[in-house]
Amino acid sequence: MTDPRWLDATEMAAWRAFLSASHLLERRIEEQLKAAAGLTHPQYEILVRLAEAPGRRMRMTELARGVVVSKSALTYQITQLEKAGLVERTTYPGDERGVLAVLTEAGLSCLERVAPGHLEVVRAFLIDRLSRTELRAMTTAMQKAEAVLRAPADPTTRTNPATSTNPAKPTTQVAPT
Amino acid sequence: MTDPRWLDATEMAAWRAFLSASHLLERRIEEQLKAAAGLTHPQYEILVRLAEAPGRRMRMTELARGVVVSKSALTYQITQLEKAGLVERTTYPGDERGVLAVLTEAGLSCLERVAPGHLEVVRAFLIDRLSRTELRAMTTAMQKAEAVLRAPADPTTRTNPATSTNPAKPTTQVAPT
DNA sequence: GGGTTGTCGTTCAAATCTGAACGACCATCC
DNA sequence: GGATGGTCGTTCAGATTTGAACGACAACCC
Repeated sequence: MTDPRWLDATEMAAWRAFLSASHLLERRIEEQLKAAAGLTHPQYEILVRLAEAPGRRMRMTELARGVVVSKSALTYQITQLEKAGLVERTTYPGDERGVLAVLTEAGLSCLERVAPGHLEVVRAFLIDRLSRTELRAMTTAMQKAEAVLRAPADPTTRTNPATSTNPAKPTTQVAPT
Repeated sequence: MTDPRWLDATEMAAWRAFLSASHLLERRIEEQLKAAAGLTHPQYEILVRLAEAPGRRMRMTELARGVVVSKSALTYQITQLEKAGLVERTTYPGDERGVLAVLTEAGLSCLERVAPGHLEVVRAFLIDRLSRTELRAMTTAMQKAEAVLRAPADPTTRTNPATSTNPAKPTTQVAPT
């Protein structure tokens, strides 16, 4: 195992800031949604995806992939949302195994009621803080990452070798985060 | 409550990509750390912070703030790490309430052993995917967000009004995520 | 000094997440 | 037609997280 290319100052700053910001933002969002509507963030994301889907319905597995959550977590959350009357389960016509999660009218109006407050958080702490240039840069950056992360394991897709030289491991820096 | 400024196409793309990428990356990291060392990501972050701290020790509350986790979660994780022999608890000299988490030798060498593999994931799925320009843009973007998110609630710090006009709510778009 | 208020870390109950195991169903191939 | 392997969603046990409540100590004010 060769000595890894440690992160240089810029890379380290990027990674650290990304990590902290995403965690902090997640907390804020969770807090706001809980206070405003008793929803968790995953639950909110489920409602959003369903609202956008044709027929306001989606297969469980597809929905789980979209929201980036395990199948079992989705089963759990759909059950919760069903109890709350925001979502219903239907069998998928043509495949007895399939289950469709369907957004109810109550679910849709709940989403419409909650969205503005959620949006405000997203704007206040992220979107509105960035210039148009920064916004675009972040978009392409995140989209690139998402693409690789969603891509099925492919041996030809390897680490970008175009990145510069290997900085020496700083003595004070033991590990990256 | 006035009609909110909905996200335009660029903003929406930014937010969606950020959300998906951060969730997906989190999953990958968790998976890699678990496989390589039986560590969770929060645990790894704790080790990193401790390794960097003077005396390789930190107050519980400060550590919790650093890794962005609740105090109770930190108590739990430090207990786990203590069981694994990677961390020890010490009382803080001069304040009987205080507790110091101290990285043990075993903890340090564990970190040194695990870091390269972790780094590889961070590089492969994020850092190495970005150009130098994108990297810098993301850094300032994330740092701005982090700054606001860490700032104590301050009524004068409000949403940036410099952002353009209010795009009409798209009919197909019900809510942001 | 003594009271008041605040901070520190822990404990607790409840909610949620994950991966593995499972039963049911589908698709394909002979 | 039936075996075989794959996909679907659920169930389950276990781990982890959170906020609220708590006891202990610190800091301050009169």
